[in-house]
Amino acid sequence: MEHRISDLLKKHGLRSTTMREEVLRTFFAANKRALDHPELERRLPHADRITLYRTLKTFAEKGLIHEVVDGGLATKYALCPDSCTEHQHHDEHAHFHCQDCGKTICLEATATATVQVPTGFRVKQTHLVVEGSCDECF
Amino acid sequence: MEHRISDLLKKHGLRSTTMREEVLRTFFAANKRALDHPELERRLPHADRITLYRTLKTFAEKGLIHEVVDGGLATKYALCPDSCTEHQHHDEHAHFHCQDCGKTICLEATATATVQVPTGFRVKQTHLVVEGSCDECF
DNA sequence: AGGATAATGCAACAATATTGCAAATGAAAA
DNA sequence: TTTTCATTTGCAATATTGTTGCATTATCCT
Repeated sequence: MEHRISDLLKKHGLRSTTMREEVLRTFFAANKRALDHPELERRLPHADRITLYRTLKTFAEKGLIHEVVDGGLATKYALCPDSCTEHQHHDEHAHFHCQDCGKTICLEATATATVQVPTGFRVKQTHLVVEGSCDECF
Repeated sequence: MEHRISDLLKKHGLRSTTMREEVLRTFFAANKRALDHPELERRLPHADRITLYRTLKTFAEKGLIHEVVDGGLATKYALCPDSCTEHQHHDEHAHFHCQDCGKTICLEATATATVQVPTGFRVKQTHLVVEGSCDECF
């Protein structure tokens, strides 16, 4: 497991540090849940806040995690599929945001979305955010 | 025009004040564009920041504008269709977010999105965010 | 016009996020 | 193994975004 973590970092061109390994482990433990800054700080109490910001930014740039838009005030991040790299993100899956507990998870099943954009507009990616109540909130 | 603005406020159960009329005029002038706080402050330089926050919150509660989630740090808002009221929002349209200039607009054409959620999850609403480049950014 | 009620503007504060820089660390070369 | 050097970290300072309390002012109903 430890090997898997540090190998994953190296595979994405990143040095393996204590901070980075712990953040990455936390994301694996979250099991598809998207995590925001306050939650990561709670799970890693000794971690420096600023370093955490920079770690998340770096991870996002290198294709380890992706930003999840769910309307909350703090930015949330979730693990990318293995296939993502620095130059090629494909996070075309939808996200579910629970209006009751605030939890956000990645949905596995691929979403199909068709939308017409005005002339001259070019679509690069679409994000589907599903709002509702999760299984724990009825 | 002035009548239309103040009538619209009254129709939604709001007192007609200078601040509210100016904010509402700004949204009409934006022509489907979603506006965030910094942009509104630039367009209404003499307006008080805090009052502006409260105005936006009130407008959103009364069904005049709706929050637009596009991933930016500051919350964006856009005009609701005429049909929205305090008790009944229907902003099922998609939003387009330009990755180059940051602009966000409401798309008229209704979007169709189907997604499967895990057992026990209940869907109340879906948001479709389309990322790409707008006509002015090629 | 007068009075009840709602909205505003200011101050203070809380939460989220970024930048600069010196010290510590990781990884590769000597 | 030790040296080397760019990268990463941690701290301080600061910027941005958003909220709350309260006295003053404005709106609108009668």
